[in-house]
Amino acid sequence: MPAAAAAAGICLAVSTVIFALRPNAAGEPSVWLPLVRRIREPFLDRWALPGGPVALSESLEASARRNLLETTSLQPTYLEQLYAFGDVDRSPDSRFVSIVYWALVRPEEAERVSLGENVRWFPADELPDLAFDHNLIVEYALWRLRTKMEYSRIAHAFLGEQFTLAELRGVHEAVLRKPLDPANFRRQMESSGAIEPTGDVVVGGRHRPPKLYRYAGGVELADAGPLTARVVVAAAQHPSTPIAAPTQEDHR
Amino acid sequence: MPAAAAAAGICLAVSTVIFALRPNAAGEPSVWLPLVRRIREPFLDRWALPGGPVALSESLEASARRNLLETTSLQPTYLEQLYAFGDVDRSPDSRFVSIVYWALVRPEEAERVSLGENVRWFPADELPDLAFDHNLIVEYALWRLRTKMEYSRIAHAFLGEQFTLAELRGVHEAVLRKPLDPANFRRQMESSGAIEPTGDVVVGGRHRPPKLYRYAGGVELADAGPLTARVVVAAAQHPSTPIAAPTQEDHR
DNA sequence: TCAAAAGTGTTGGAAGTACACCCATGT
DNA sequence: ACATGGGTGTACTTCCAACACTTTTGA
Repeated sequence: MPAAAAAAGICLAVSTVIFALRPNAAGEPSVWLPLVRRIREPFLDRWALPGGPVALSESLEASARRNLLETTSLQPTYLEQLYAFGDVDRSPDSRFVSIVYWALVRPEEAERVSLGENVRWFPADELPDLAFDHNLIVEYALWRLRTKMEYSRIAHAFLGEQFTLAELRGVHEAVLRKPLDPANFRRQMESSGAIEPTGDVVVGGRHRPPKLYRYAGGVELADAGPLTARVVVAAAQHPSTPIAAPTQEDHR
Repeated sequence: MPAAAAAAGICLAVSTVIFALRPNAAGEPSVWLPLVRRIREPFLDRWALPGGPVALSESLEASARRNLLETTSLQPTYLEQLYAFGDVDRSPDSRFVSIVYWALVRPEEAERVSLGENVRWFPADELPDLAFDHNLIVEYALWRLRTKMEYSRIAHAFLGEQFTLAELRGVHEAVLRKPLDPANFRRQMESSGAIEPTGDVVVGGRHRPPKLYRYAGGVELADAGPLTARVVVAAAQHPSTPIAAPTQEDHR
Protein backbone atom coordinates (compact mmCIF):
# COMPACT_ATOMS: atom_id res chain seq x y z
CA MET A 1 0.00 0.00 0.00
CA PRO A 2 2.91 2.39 -0.51
CA ALA A 3 1.59 4.74 -3.15
CA ALA A 4 -1.40 6.93 -2.43
CA ALA A 5 -3.41 4.97 -4.93
CA ALA A 6 -5.54 7.33 -6.87
CA ALA A 7 -7.58 4.47 -8.32
CA ALA A 8 -9.67 6.99 -10.18
CA GLY A 9 -12.50 5.40 -12.05
CA ILE A 10 -12.82 2.29 -9.92
CA CYS A 11 -16.13 2.15 -8.08
CA LEU A 12 -16.12 0.38 -4.77
CA ALA A 13 -19.36 -1.28 -3.71
CA VAL A 14 -20.65 -3.73 -1.12
CA SER A 15 -23.20 -6.44 -1.85
CA THR A 16 -24.70 -9.14 0.33
CA VAL A 17 -26.05 -12.62 -0.29
CA ILE A 18 -28.83 -13.13 2.25
CA PHE A 19 -29.99 -16.61 3.10
CA ALA A 20 -33.13 -17.67 4.91
CA LEU A 21 -35.03 -20.91 5.20
CA ARG A 22 -38.54 -20.92 3.75
CA PRO A 23 -40.86 -23.69 2.61
CA ASN A 24 -40.47 -24.59 -1.04
CA ALA A 25 -43.14 -25.80 -3.45
CA ALA A 26 -43.21 -29.21 -1.78
CA GLY A 27 -43.65 -27.63 1.62
CA GLU A 28 -40.19 -28.58 2.84
CA PRO A 29 -37.80 -25.95 4.13
CA SER A 30 -35.08 -24.91 1.70
CA VAL A 31 -32.69 -22.05 1.15
CA TRP A 32 -34.06 -18.82 -0.29
CA LEU A 33 -32.58 -15.41 -0.87
CA PRO A 34 -34.01 -11.96 -1.56
CA LEU A 35 -33.05 -10.11 -4.72
CA VAL A 36 -33.76 -6.57 -5.83
CA ARG A 37 -34.79 -5.47 -9.29
CA ARG A 38 -32.40 -3.06 -10.92
CA ILE A 39 -33.97 0.28 -11.74
CA ARG A 40 -31.21 1.62 -13.96
CA GLU A 41 -28.67 0.59 -16.56
CA PRO A 42 -26.74 -1.56 -16.88
CA PHE A 43 -28.90 -4.64 -16.48
CA LEU A 44 -32.07 -2.59 -16.13
CA ASP A 45 -34.96 -4.73 -14.79
CA ARG A 46 -32.69 -7.70 -14.05
CA TRP A 47 -32.59 -9.14 -10.56
CA ALA A 48 -29.45 -8.47 -8.54
CA LEU A 49 -27.99 -8.77 -5.06
CA PRO A 50 -28.77 -5.91 -2.72
CA GLY A 51 -25.84 -3.59 -2.43
CA GLY A 52 -24.52 -0.10 -2.77
CA PRO A 53 -21.52 2.14 -2.48
CA VAL A 54 -19.21 2.22 0.53
CA ALA A 55 -19.51 5.41 2.50
CA LEU A 56 -16.34 7.20 3.50
CA SER A 57 -17.12 7.03 7.19
CA GLU A 58 -18.17 3.38 7.33
CA SER A 59 -16.27 0.14 7.60
CA LEU A 60 -17.07 -2.43 4.97
CA GLU A 61 -19.21 -4.47 7.31
CA ALA A 62 -21.07 -1.43 8.57
CA SER A 63 -21.70 -0.51 4.97
CA ALA A 64 -23.18 -3.91 4.30
CA ARG A 65 -25.37 -3.69 7.40
CA ARG A 66 -26.69 -0.25 6.58
CA ASN A 67 -27.35 -1.14 2.98
CA LEU A 68 -29.21 -4.28 3.98
CA LEU A 69 -31.44 -2.30 6.25
CA GLU A 70 -32.15 0.31 3.59
CA THR A 71 -32.88 -1.99 0.68
CA THR A 72 -34.52 -4.96 2.39
CA SER A 73 -35.05 -3.79 5.99
CA LEU A 74 -33.30 -6.95 7.16
CA GLN A 75 -31.04 -7.25 10.20
CA PRO A 76 -29.10 -10.47 9.86
CA THR A 77 -28.14 -12.68 12.78
CA TYR A 78 -24.95 -13.66 11.01
CA LEU A 79 -22.81 -11.61 8.67
CA GLU A 80 -19.44 -12.53 7.24
CA GLN A 81 -17.30 -11.35 4.40
CA LEU A 82 -17.40 -13.68 1.41
CA TYR A 83 -15.02 -12.48 -1.28
CA ALA A 84 -13.94 -9.44 -3.24
CA PHE A 85 -14.92 -9.58 -6.89
CA GLY A 86 -12.97 -7.31 -9.18
CA ASP A 87 -12.62 -8.65 -12.69
CA VAL A 88 -12.39 -5.89 -15.25
CA ASP A 89 -15.35 -7.05 -17.33
CA ARG A 90 -17.92 -7.69 -14.63
CA SER A 91 -19.75 -4.49 -15.45
CA PRO A 92 -20.11 -3.47 -19.09
CA ASP A 93 -19.49 0.24 -18.60
CA SER A 94 -17.53 1.29 -15.58
CA ARG A 95 -15.11 -0.68 -13.43
CA PHE A 96 -16.68 -2.09 -10.28
CA VAL A 97 -15.01 -3.83 -7.38
CA SER A 98 -17.53 -5.42 -5.03
CA ILE A 99 -16.81 -6.60 -1.52
CA VAL A 100 -19.45 -9.26 -1.04
CA TYR A 101 -20.82 -10.37 2.31
CA TRP A 102 -23.13 -13.24 3.12
CA ALA A 103 -25.77 -13.22 5.81
CA LEU A 104 -28.19 -15.50 7.59
CA VAL A 105 -31.58 -14.36 8.84
CA ARG A 106 -34.30 -16.06 10.82
CA PRO A 107 -37.62 -16.99 9.21
CA GLU A 108 -39.63 -14.53 11.29
CA GLU A 109 -37.24 -11.79 10.28
CA ALA A 110 -37.41 -12.90 6.68
CA GLU A 111 -41.19 -12.64 6.55
CA ARG A 112 -40.97 -9.02 7.57
CA VAL A 113 -39.26 -8.09 4.31
CA SER A 114 -41.37 -5.64 2.39
CA LEU A 115 -42.29 -7.66 -0.65
CA GLY A 116 -42.72 -4.85 -3.10
CA GLU A 117 -42.47 -5.07 -6.84
CA ASN A 118 -38.72 -4.64 -6.58
CA VAL A 119 -37.81 -7.07 -3.82
CA ARG A 120 -38.62 -10.75 -4.06
CA TRP A 121 -37.51 -14.07 -2.57
CA PHE A 122 -36.03 -16.72 -4.86
CA PRO A 123 -35.11 -20.35 -4.19
CA ALA A 124 -31.34 -20.40 -4.08
CA ASP A 125 -31.09 -23.37 -6.41
CA GLU A 126 -33.22 -22.04 -9.24
CA LEU A 127 -32.31 -18.47 -9.97
CA PRO A 128 -32.94 -16.54 -13.16
CA ASP A 129 -30.12 -14.84 -15.04
CA LEU A 130 -28.91 -12.17 -12.66
CA ALA A 131 -27.15 -8.91 -13.30
CA PHE A 132 -23.35 -8.74 -13.46
CA ASP A 133 -21.58 -11.88 -12.16
CA HIS A 134 -24.12 -12.34 -9.41
CA ASN A 135 -25.00 -15.88 -10.40
CA LEU A 136 -21.43 -16.90 -9.75
CA ILE A 137 -21.40 -14.99 -6.50
CA VAL A 138 -24.52 -16.73 -5.21
CA GLU A 139 -23.12 -20.08 -6.25
CA TYR A 140 -19.98 -19.40 -4.28
CA ALA A 141 -21.93 -18.17 -1.27
CA LEU A 142 -24.03 -21.33 -1.32
CA TRP A 143 -20.89 -23.40 -1.46
CA ARG A 144 -19.51 -21.56 1.55
CA LEU A 145 -22.76 -21.96 3.45
CA ARG A 146 -22.83 -25.69 2.83
CA THR A 147 -19.17 -26.22 3.52
CA LYS A 148 -19.29 -24.21 6.71
CA MET A 149 -22.42 -25.94 7.92
CA GLU A 150 -20.46 -29.17 8.10
CA TYR A 151 -17.62 -28.04 10.31
CA SER A 152 -18.98 -25.00 12.07
CA ARG A 153 -21.93 -23.96 14.18
CA ILE A 154 -23.76 -21.44 12.10
CA ALA A 155 -27.02 -23.38 11.84
CA HIS A 156 -28.60 -21.72 14.82
CA ALA A 157 -28.33 -18.35 13.07
CA PHE A 158 -31.36 -19.57 11.14
CA LEU A 159 -33.28 -20.25 14.36
CA GLY A 160 -34.50 -18.42 17.41
CA GLU A 161 -32.83 -18.55 20.78
CA GLN A 162 -34.49 -21.80 21.76
CA PHE A 163 -35.01 -24.74 19.47
CA THR A 164 -35.58 -28.45 19.43
CA LEU A 165 -33.07 -30.88 18.03
CA ALA A 166 -35.50 -31.69 15.22
CA GLU A 167 -35.55 -28.04 14.22
CA LEU A 168 -31.79 -27.81 14.28
CA ARG A 169 -31.54 -30.99 12.27
CA GLY A 170 -34.08 -29.58 9.83
CA VAL A 171 -31.76 -26.65 9.20
CA HIS A 172 -28.88 -28.95 8.42
CA GLU A 173 -31.01 -31.11 6.19
CA ALA A 174 -32.38 -28.15 4.28
CA VAL A 175 -28.96 -26.66 3.67
CA LEU A 176 -27.15 -29.88 2.90
CA ARG A 177 -30.12 -31.30 0.98
CA LYS A 178 -29.83 -34.75 2.48
CA PRO A 179 -31.52 -36.55 5.37
CA LEU A 180 -29.57 -36.98 8.58
CA ASP A 181 -29.91 -39.71 11.13
CA PRO A 182 -31.72 -38.23 14.13
CA ALA A 183 -29.89 -40.44 16.61
CA ASN A 184 -26.43 -39.66 15.34
CA PHE A 185 -27.21 -35.99 14.88
CA ARG A 186 -28.31 -35.77 18.48
CA ARG A 187 -25.12 -37.33 19.78
CA GLN A 188 -22.89 -35.19 17.63
CA MET A 189 -24.54 -32.03 18.85
CA GLU A 190 -24.56 -33.10 22.47
CA SER A 191 -20.97 -34.25 22.51
CA SER A 192 -19.77 -31.10 20.76
CA GLY A 193 -20.78 -29.07 23.77
CA ALA A 194 -22.33 -26.48 21.49
CA ILE A 195 -25.83 -26.80 22.88
CA GLU A 196 -27.35 -27.21 26.31
CA PRO A 197 -30.89 -28.09 27.37
CA THR A 198 -32.96 -25.25 28.73
CA GLY A 199 -35.01 -27.63 30.85
CA ASP A 200 -38.21 -26.76 29.03
CA VAL A 201 -40.11 -28.89 26.58
CA VAL A 202 -42.49 -28.03 23.78
CA VAL A 203 -46.01 -28.88 24.85
CA GLY A 204 -49.04 -29.28 22.64
CA GLY A 205 -47.38 -31.26 19.90
CA ARG A 206 -48.99 -34.35 18.51
CA HIS A 207 -46.31 -36.63 19.92
CA ARG A 208 -43.77 -36.93 22.66
CA PRO A 209 -42.77 -33.43 23.77
CA PRO A 210 -39.20 -32.61 22.67
CA LYS A 211 -36.71 -30.86 24.90
CA LEU A 212 -35.68 -27.32 24.12
CA TYR A 213 -32.03 -26.39 23.71
CA ARG A 214 -30.08 -23.21 23.48
CA TYR A 215 -26.58 -22.57 22.19
CA ALA A 216 -24.00 -22.74 24.90
CA GLY A 217 -22.26 -19.43 25.31
CA GLY A 218 -18.52 -19.28 25.27
CA VAL A 219 -18.28 -21.57 22.30
CA GLU A 220 -17.24 -19.87 19.11
CA LEU A 221 -19.73 -20.48 16.35
CA ALA A 222 -17.50 -19.94 13.40
CA ASP A 223 -13.78 -20.01 13.89
CA ALA A 224 -12.39 -17.13 11.90
CA GLY A 225 -9.02 -17.19 13.59
CA PRO A 226 -7.54 -13.81 14.42
CA LEU A 227 -10.52 -12.10 12.84
CA THR A 228 -12.99 -13.77 15.16
CA ALA A 229 -14.17 -10.52 16.63
CA ARG A 230 -15.27 -9.45 13.19
CA VAL A 231 -17.79 -12.25 12.91
CA VAL A 232 -20.61 -11.04 15.05
CA VAL A 233 -23.87 -12.72 15.78
CA ALA A 234 -26.56 -10.49 17.12
CA ALA A 235 -27.53 -11.30 20.67
CA ALA A 236 -30.94 -12.85 20.86
CA GLN A 237 -33.12 -9.84 21.20
CA HIS A 238 -35.77 -10.38 23.76
CA PRO A 239 -37.64 -7.16 24.27
CA SER A 240 -36.48 -7.19 27.87
CA THR A 241 -32.87 -8.12 27.26
CA PRO A 242 -30.48 -5.25 26.64
CA ILE A 243 -28.18 -5.82 23.71
CA ALA A 244 -24.70 -6.47 24.92
CA ALA A 245 -21.93 -4.88 22.90
CA PRO A 246 -23.32 -5.77 19.50
CA THR A 247 -20.38 -4.78 17.35
CA GLN A 248 -17.01 -4.66 18.95
CA GLU A 249 -14.77 -3.86 16.06
CA ASP A 250 -11.44 -4.26 17.81
CA HIS A 251 -9.02 -6.74 16.32
CA ARG A 252 -8.77 -9.60 18.72
CA MET B 1 -24.56 -2.49 -6.63
CA PRO B 2 -27.38 -0.31 -7.96
CA ALA B 3 -25.99 3.18 -7.62
CA ALA B 4 -22.98 4.22 -9.63
CA ALA B 5 -20.93 4.45 -6.47
CA ALA B 6 -18.78 7.48 -6.69
CA ALA B 7 -16.77 6.37 -3.68
CA ALA B 8 -14.61 9.43 -4.05
CA GLY B 9 -11.81 9.54 -1.56
CA ILE B 10 -11.57 5.81 -0.99
CA CYS B 11 -8.27 4.41 -2.22
CA LEU B 12 -8.32 0.83 -3.43
CA ALA B 13 -5.10 -1.11 -3.05
CA VAL B 14 -3.86 -4.69 -3.25
CA SER B 15 -1.33 -6.20 -0.84
CA THR B 16 0.13 -9.66 -0.58
CA VAL B 17 1.44 -11.80 2.26
CA ILE B 18 4.20 -13.94 0.77
CA PHE B 19 5.31 -17.07 2.55
CA ALA B 20 8.43 -19.12 1.96
CA LEU B 21 10.30 -21.71 3.97
CA ARG B 22 13.80 -20.76 5.06
CA PRO B 23 16.10 -22.04 7.79
CA ASN B 24 15.71 -20.19 11.07
CA ALA B 25 18.38 -19.46 13.67
CA ALA B 26 18.40 -23.10 14.78
CA GLY B 27 18.85 -24.27 11.22
CA GLU B 28 15.38 -25.76 10.96
CA PRO B 29 13.02 -24.68 8.21
CA SER B 30 10.32 -22.25 9.26
CA VAL B 31 7.96 -19.75 7.70
CA TRP B 32 9.37 -16.43 6.55
CA LEU B 33 7.93 -13.52 4.63
CA PRO B 34 9.41 -10.55 2.79
CA LEU B 35 8.48 -7.02 3.80
CA VAL B 36 9.23 -3.70 2.19
CA ARG B 37 10.28 -0.55 3.98
CA ARG B 38 7.93 2.37 3.49
CA ILE B 39 9.54 5.33 1.79
CA ARG B 40 6.79 7.86 2.47
CA GLU B 41 4.26 8.91 5.05
CA PRO B 42 2.30 7.60 6.76
CA PHE B 43 4.44 5.07 8.62
CA LEU B 44 7.63 6.27 6.96
CA ASP B 45 10.48 3.77 7.45
CA ARG B 46 8.18 1.14 8.95
CA TRP B 47 8.02 -2.32 7.40
CA ALA B 48 4.91 -3.19 5.45
CA LEU B 49 3.44 -5.76 3.11
CA PRO B 50 4.24 -5.27 -0.55
CA GLY B 51 1.34 -3.74 -2.37
CA GLY B 52 0.06 -0.96 -4.52
CA PRO B 53 -2.91 0.52 -6.29
CA VAL B 54 -5.23 -1.46 -8.54
CA ALA B 55 -4.90 -0.48 -12.16
CA LEU B 56 -8.06 0.18 -14.13
CA SER B 57 -7.29 -2.49 -16.69
CA GLU B 58 -6.28 -5.26 -14.30
CA SER B 59 -8.22 -7.78 -12.28
CA LEU B 60 -7.45 -7.87 -8.59
CA GLU B 61 -5.34 -10.98 -8.90
CA ALA B 62 -3.44 -9.64 -11.89
CA SER B 63 -2.79 -6.52 -9.88
CA ALA B 64 -1.35 -8.56 -7.05
CA ARG B 65 0.83 -10.53 -9.46
CA ARG B 66 2.20 -7.48 -11.20
CA ASN B 67 2.87 -5.67 -7.97
CA LEU B 68 4.68 -8.67 -6.54
CA LEU B 69 6.92 -8.79 -9.55
CA GLU B 70 7.67 -5.08 -9.40
CA THR B 71 8.37 -4.78 -5.68
CA THR B 72 9.97 -8.12 -4.89
CA SER B 73 10.51 -9.73 -8.32
CA LEU B 74 8.73 -12.82 -7.02
CA GLN B 75 6.45 -15.09 -9.04
CA PRO B 76 4.48 -17.20 -6.60
CA THR B 77 3.48 -20.81 -7.22
CA TYR B 78 0.29 -20.26 -5.27
CA LEU B 79 -1.82 -17.15 -4.98
CA GLU B 80 -5.19 -16.80 -3.32
CA GLN B 81 -7.31 -13.98 -2.06
CA LEU B 82 -7.23 -13.64 1.71
CA TYR B 83 -9.57 -10.89 2.82
CA ALA B 84 -10.61 -7.32 2.17
CA PHE B 85 -9.62 -4.94 4.94
CA GLY B 86 -11.53 -1.70 5.05
CA ASP B 87 -11.88 -0.28 8.53
CA VAL B 88 -12.07 3.48 8.50
CA ASP B 89 -9.11 4.02 10.80
CA ARG B 90 -6.56 1.69 9.26
CA SER B 91 -4.70 4.59 7.70
CA PRO B 92 -4.32 7.81 9.66
CA ASP B 93 -4.91 10.19 6.78
CA SER B 94 -6.86 8.91 3.82
CA ARG B 95 -9.31 6.01 3.60
CA PHE B 96 -7.76 2.82 2.28
CA VAL B 97 -9.47 -0.42 1.35
CA SER B 98 -6.98 -3.21 0.75
CA ILE B 99 -7.71 -6.47 -1.00
CA VAL B 100 -5.10 -8.77 0.49
CA TYR B 101 -3.77 -11.89 -1.20
CA TRP B 102 -1.50 -14.56 0.19
CA ALA B 103 1.12 -16.39 -1.77
CA LEU B 104 3.53 -19.30 -1.51
CA VAL B 105 6.91 -19.37 -3.18
CA ARG B 106 9.60 -21.99 -3.46
CA PRO B 107 12.91 -21.61 -1.62
CA GLU B 108 14.94 -21.25 -4.81
CA GLU B 109 12.60 -18.54 -5.96
CA ALA B 110 12.76 -16.89 -2.56
CA GLU B 111 16.54 -16.64 -2.64
CA ARG B 112 16.37 -14.70 -5.86
CA VAL B 113 14.67 -11.78 -4.13
CA SER B 114 16.81 -8.72 -4.41
CA LEU B 115 17.70 -8.14 -0.80
CA GLY B 116 18.19 -4.41 -0.91
CA GLU B 117 17.94 -1.99 1.95
CA ASN B 118 14.20 -1.82 1.44
CA VAL B 119 13.26 -5.49 1.10
CA ARG B 120 14.01 -8.00 3.81
CA TRP B 121 12.87 -11.43 4.98
CA PHE B 122 11.36 -11.78 8.45
CA PRO B 123 10.43 -14.88 10.45
CA ALA B 124 6.64 -14.95 10.38
CA ASP B 125 6.38 -15.53 14.12
CA GLU B 126 8.53 -12.63 15.26
CA LEU B 127 7.67 -9.53 13.35
CA PRO B 128 8.33 -5.94 14.35
CA ASP B 129 5.54 -3.38 14.54
CA LEU B 130 4.35 -3.05 11.00
CA ALA B 131 2.62 -0.22 9.21
CA PHE B 132 -1.18 0.06 9.20
CA ASP B 133 -2.99 -3.09 10.40
CA HIS B 134 -0.44 -5.32 8.71
CA ASN B 135 0.39 -7.25 11.86
CA LEU B 136 -3.20 -8.40 12.08
CA ILE B 137 -3.22 -9.23 8.39
CA VAL B 138 -0.13 -11.42 8.66
CA GLU B 139 -1.56 -13.14 11.70
CA TYR B 140 -4.70 -13.96 9.78
CA ALA B 141 -2.74 -15.13 6.75
CA LEU B 142 -0.68 -17.43 8.96
CA TRP B 143 -3.84 -18.83 10.47
CA ARG B 144 -5.22 -19.52 7.01
CA LEU B 145 -1.98 -21.16 5.90
CA ARG B 146 -1.94 -23.44 8.92
CA THR B 147 -5.62 -24.27 8.75
CA LYS B 148 -5.50 -24.98 5.06
CA MET B 149 -2.38 -27.10 5.36
CA GLU B 150 -4.37 -29.57 7.45
CA TYR B 151 -7.20 -30.22 5.05
CA SER B 152 -5.82 -29.21 1.67
CA ARG B 153 -2.89 -29.91 -0.57
CA ILE B 154 -1.03 -26.68 -0.76
CA ALA B 155 2.22 -27.95 0.76
CA HIS B 156 3.80 -28.79 -2.55
CA ALA B 157 3.58 -25.13 -3.57
CA PHE B 158 6.62 -24.73 -1.31
CA LEU B 159 8.50 -27.43 -3.21
CA GLY B 160 9.73 -28.17 -6.70
CA GLU B 161 8.04 -30.52 -9.10
CA GLN B 162 9.65 -33.58 -7.59
CA PHE B 163 10.14 -34.17 -3.92
CA THR B 164 10.70 -36.88 -1.36
CA LEU B 165 8.19 -37.70 1.30
CA ALA B 166 10.61 -36.43 3.92
CA GLU B 167 10.69 -33.06 2.19
CA LEU B 168 6.94 -32.91 2.00
CA ARG B 169 6.67 -33.87 5.62
CA GLY B 170 9.22 -31.21 6.46
CA VAL B 171 6.94 -28.60 4.93
CA HIS B 172 4.03 -29.73 7.04
CA GLU B 173 6.15 -29.83 10.16
CA ALA B 174 7.56 -26.37 9.56
CA VAL B 175 4.15 -24.83 8.98
CA LEU B 176 2.31 -26.65 11.73
CA ARG B 177 5.27 -26.45 14.12
CA LYS B 178 4.92 -29.99 15.36
CA PRO B 179 6.60 -33.28 14.47
CA LEU B 180 4.65 -35.77 12.38
CA ASP B 181 4.98 -39.53 12.36
CA PRO B 182 6.81 -40.45 9.14
CA ALA B 183 4.99 -43.77 8.79
CA ASN B 184 1.53 -42.32 9.18
CA PHE B 185 2.32 -39.29 7.06
CA ARG B 186 3.41 -41.55 4.25
CA ARG B 187 0.22 -43.55 4.34
CA GLN B 188 -2.00 -40.52 4.50
CA MET B 189 -0.35 -39.02 1.46
CA GLU B 190 -0.36 -42.24 -0.49
CA SER B 191 -3.95 -43.12 0.28
CA SER B 192 -5.14 -39.61 -0.56
CA GLY B 193 -4.13 -40.14 -4.15
CA ALA B 194 -2.55 -36.71 -4.22
CA ILE B 195 0.93 -37.92 -5.03
CA GLU B 196 2.42 -40.55 -7.28
CA PRO B 197 5.97 -41.94 -7.46
CA THR B 198 8.03 -40.78 -10.39
CA GLY B 199 10.06 -44.00 -10.36
CA ASP B 200 13.28 -42.16 -9.61
CA VAL B 201 15.16 -42.07 -6.36
CA VAL B 202 17.58 -39.58 -4.86
CA VAL B 203 21.09 -40.95 -5.11
CA GLY B 204 24.13 -39.80 -3.21
CA GLY B 205 22.43 -39.43 0.13
CA ARG B 206 24.05 -40.78 3.24
CA HIS B 207 21.36 -43.41 3.73
CA ARG B 208 18.81 -45.45 1.90
CA PRO B 209 17.82 -43.56 -1.26
CA PRO B 210 14.29 -42.19 -0.96
CA LYS B 211 11.78 -42.37 -3.77
CA LEU B 212 10.77 -39.22 -5.59
CA TYR B 213 7.13 -38.22 -5.92
CA ARG B 214 5.19 -35.71 -7.92
CA TYR B 215 1.72 -34.33 -7.39
CA ALA B 216 -0.89 -36.27 -9.27
CA GLY B 217 -2.60 -34.11 -11.83
CA GLY B 218 -6.35 -33.95 -11.92
CA VAL B 219 -6.58 -33.63 -8.17
CA GLU B 220 -7.56 -30.19 -7.01
CA LEU B 221 -5.07 -28.82 -4.54
CA ALA B 222 -7.29 -26.40 -2.75
CA ASP B 223 -11.00 -26.74 -3.09
CA ALA B 224 -12.34 -23.25 -3.65
CA GLY B 225 -15.71 -24.41 -4.86
CA PRO B 226 -17.16 -22.50 -7.77
CA LEU B 227 -14.15 -20.20 -7.77
CA THR B 228 -11.70 -23.02 -8.32
CA ALA B 229 -10.45 -21.64 -11.59
CA ARG B 230 -9.31 -18.55 -9.76
CA VAL B 231 -6.80 -20.44 -7.68
CA VAL B 232 -3.98 -21.04 -10.07
CA VAL B 233 -0.75 -22.81 -9.45
CA ALA B 234 1.99 -22.07 -11.89
CA ALA B 235 3.02 -25.03 -13.97
CA ALA B 236 6.37 -26.36 -12.95
CA GLN B 237 8.67 -24.29 -15.03
CA HIS B 238 11.37 -26.39 -16.55
CA PRO B 239 13.45 -24.25 -18.88
CA SER B 240 12.34 -26.48 -21.72
CA THR B 241 8.66 -26.69 -20.81
CA PRO B 242 6.44 -23.99 -22.23
CA ILE B 243 4.12 -22.51 -19.66
CA ALA B 244 0.63 -23.78 -20.21
CA ALA B 245 -2.13 -21.24 -19.80
CA PRO B 246 -0.86 -19.70 -16.60
CA THR B 247 -3.88 -17.60 -15.71
CA GLN B 248 -7.19 -18.64 -17.07
CA GLU B 249 -9.50 -16.11 -15.56
CA ASP B 250 -12.81 -17.58 -16.61
CA HIS B 251 -15.28 -18.34 -13.87
CA ARG B 252 -15.48 -22.08 -13.57
C1' DT C 1 -54.11 -49.38 21.26
C1' DC C 2 -51.88 -47.37 17.54
C1' DA C 3 -49.11 -44.01 14.88
C1' DA C 4 -45.37 -41.01 15.06
C1' DA C 5 -41.79 -38.52 16.81
C1' DA C 6 -38.35 -38.40 20.87
C1' DG C 7 -34.65 -40.52 22.64
C1' DT C 8 -31.15 -44.76 23.81
C1' DG C 9 -28.15 -48.80 22.74
C1' DT C 10 -25.31 -51.60 19.86
C1' DT C 11 -22.59 -52.85 16.15
C1' DG C 12 -19.24 -52.64 12.25
C1' DG C 13 -16.15 -50.12 9.47
C1' DA C 14 -13.03 -46.17 8.30
C1' DA C 15 -9.46 -43.34 9.68
C1' DG C 16 -6.05 -41.58 12.88
C1' DT C 17 -2.21 -42.61 16.46
C1' DA C 18 1.50 -44.88 18.49
C1' DC C 19 5.18 -47.72 18.01
C1' DA C 20 7.77 -52.04 16.86
C1' DC C 21 10.36 -53.63 13.29
C1' DC C 22 12.80 -54.54 8.72
C1' DC C 23 15.49 -52.37 4.57
C1' DA C 24 19.21 -50.06 2.17
C1' DT C 25 22.81 -47.12 1.94
C1' DG C 26 27.53 -44.49 3.21
C1' DT C 27 31.02 -44.55 6.35
C1' DA D 1 29.31 -53.53 11.59
C1' DC D 2 26.67 -49.81 12.54
C1' DA D 3 24.31 -45.57 12.46
C1' DT D 4 20.63 -43.37 10.09
C1' DG D 5 16.86 -42.31 7.64
C1' DG D 6 13.53 -44.97 4.32
C1' DG D 7 9.79 -47.84 4.45
C1' DT D 8 6.28 -51.71 6.28
C1' DG D 9 3.33 -54.07 9.71
C1' DT D 10 0.19 -54.00 13.45
C1' DA D 11 -2.41 -53.10 17.50
C1' DC D 12 -5.28 -49.60 19.62
C1' DT D 13 -8.40 -45.87 19.76
C1' DT D 14 -11.76 -42.71 18.19
C1' DC D 15 -15.14 -41.25 15.25
C1' DC D 16 -18.97 -41.98 12.26
C1' DA D 17 -22.85 -44.42 9.84
C1' DA D 18 -26.51 -47.69 10.20
C1' DC D 19 -30.23 -49.46 12.48
C1' DA D 20 -32.76 -51.97 16.17
C1' DC D 21 -35.12 -50.75 20.06
C1' DT D 22 -37.58 -48.24 23.95
C1' DT D 23 -40.32 -44.03 25.55
C1' DT D 24 -43.94 -40.69 25.46
C1' DT D 25 -47.45 -38.30 23.75
C1' DG D 26 -52.28 -37.30 21.00
C1' DA D 27 -55.87 -39.30 18.81
